[in-house]
Amino acid sequence: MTSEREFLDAYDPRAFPATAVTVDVVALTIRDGRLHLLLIERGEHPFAGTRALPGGFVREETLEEAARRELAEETGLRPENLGRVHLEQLGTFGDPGRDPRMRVVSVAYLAFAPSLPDPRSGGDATAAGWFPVDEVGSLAFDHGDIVAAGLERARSKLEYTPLATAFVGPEFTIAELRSVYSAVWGEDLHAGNFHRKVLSVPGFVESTGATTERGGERGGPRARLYRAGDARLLHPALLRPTSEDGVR
Amino acid sequence: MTSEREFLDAYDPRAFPATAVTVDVVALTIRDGRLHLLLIERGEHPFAGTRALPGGFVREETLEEAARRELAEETGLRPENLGRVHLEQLGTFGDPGRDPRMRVVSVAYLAFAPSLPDPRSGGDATAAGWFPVDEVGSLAFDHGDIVAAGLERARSKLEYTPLATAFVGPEFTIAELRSVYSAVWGEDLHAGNFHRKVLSVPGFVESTGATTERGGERGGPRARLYRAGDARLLHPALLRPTSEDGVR
DNA sequence: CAAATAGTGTCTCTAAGACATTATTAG
DNA sequence: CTAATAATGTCTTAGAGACACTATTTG
Repeated sequence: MTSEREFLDAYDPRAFPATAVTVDVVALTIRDGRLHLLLIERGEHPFAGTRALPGGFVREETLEEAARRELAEETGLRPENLGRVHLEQLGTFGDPGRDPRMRVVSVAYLAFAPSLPDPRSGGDATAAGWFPVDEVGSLAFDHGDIVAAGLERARSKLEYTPLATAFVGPEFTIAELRSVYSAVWGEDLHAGNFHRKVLSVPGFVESTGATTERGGERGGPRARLYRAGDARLLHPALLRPTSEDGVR
Repeated sequence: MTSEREFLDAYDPRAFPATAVTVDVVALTIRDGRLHLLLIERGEHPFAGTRALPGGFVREETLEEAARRELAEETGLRPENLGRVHLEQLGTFGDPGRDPRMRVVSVAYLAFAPSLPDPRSGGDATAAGWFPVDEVGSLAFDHGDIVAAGLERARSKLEYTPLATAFVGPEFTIAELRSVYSAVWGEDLHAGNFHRKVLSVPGFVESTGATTERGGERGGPRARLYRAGDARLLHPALLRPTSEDGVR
């Protein structure tokens, strides 16, 4: 029951059991055609020596600002240079006991980034790096669950939003875009049908008029270049190949 | 090097600023063919006399348990009788200043319920009630934003999940289901096409073999009764009538 | 030259939506 | 009887996917 007592207690921040609020970031990028995840190696207990998501305590800032700050710190980029990085709230994880020290409620964020340099230039002592998502072992805390939620959200987002463009540079070819879908979905897509489909969705991409300087490494014509269009939703959606028909 | 055990024993949970963590619940139901929202009237400052979402501080429990508990308290139902109520995490709202007293991070939950009795039987002093969503004025804190997020989530969820069945009883007619879609989407749907569509999606509904006892109040044949099927996703989805083609 | 790739054309099948039709009930 | 509604049928069109094909480039 939300009693008066509880509300009065709220005026004294020390009167109820301390709860910490953190943010954790599931940052995804694509390197060499494979989906990668940003991880750090913890230097302190608990889970010292185990890999974990980048994150930390929320300060006097919005939750999204905290996530952007943590991401900037670990990637070595300045926050203002994270402009092309897509960031969205993923979910909040707060089971009692998920952190052995105390009650910690963590707001998880999901980030889509174009290929970024290796971390560590930040000078921080934490060993951070990009790891292929299918080679990530067990993680600290409940970060494995958080990553699983992030991957599922990412796969779903590619279906009905143009966010695949957040993984590539400002100008890209249809084949690069297809490579993003293949990496995130883990499935090969039919080149011809994908091409026609992308161009048929209004506002998904718009032509720059230019083409690549060279053809593919193993032959093939030059490809036309596109940039992201102004659509925020894909109509009609670009659905995943039907793995099994409906989750039952 | 200290062991993890020693580290935890020496850990002081009070070593950093406390933040309050609450849950707020956007509980939706359908009454008389219109979408309704559960609200309370605040008895205390801040926002005394203003309507707000039911919610409160998180205790030694999971976040979802906290949401279920708050919902049970305000509806007067026992938590174990909330079995047919769908509950999912909606998002977390934590801007500094959203609560004038202190930093409060609120985890919002979204609930879909079949028509429930009027609250207040719970005996609590808070004046709670169901209000049509299109007659909800301004709310306390940032609860207006939370409600907007909940409504958009609900509209979207009806498209690709069978959660419309959470708004009706265990047995229902196709027309009742259509009424749910109409109420949530705010649009009339074509009866014939809707009927065929629902039956064509595998696992959405399954027939009970029975029919209603009587026809409609103003005539018409008896309708067949269905219960929810075992699908957790609708394939293919039941898309909203295209309001505008793509949000730009 | 051969191999690879960009981009387009064609065909089939599914599904959505507009609309009509029949059967069954209340009043 | 009439009005309303459940359930089904028909037709048109959009879109997904399989597949073929042409043009262009690399080595």
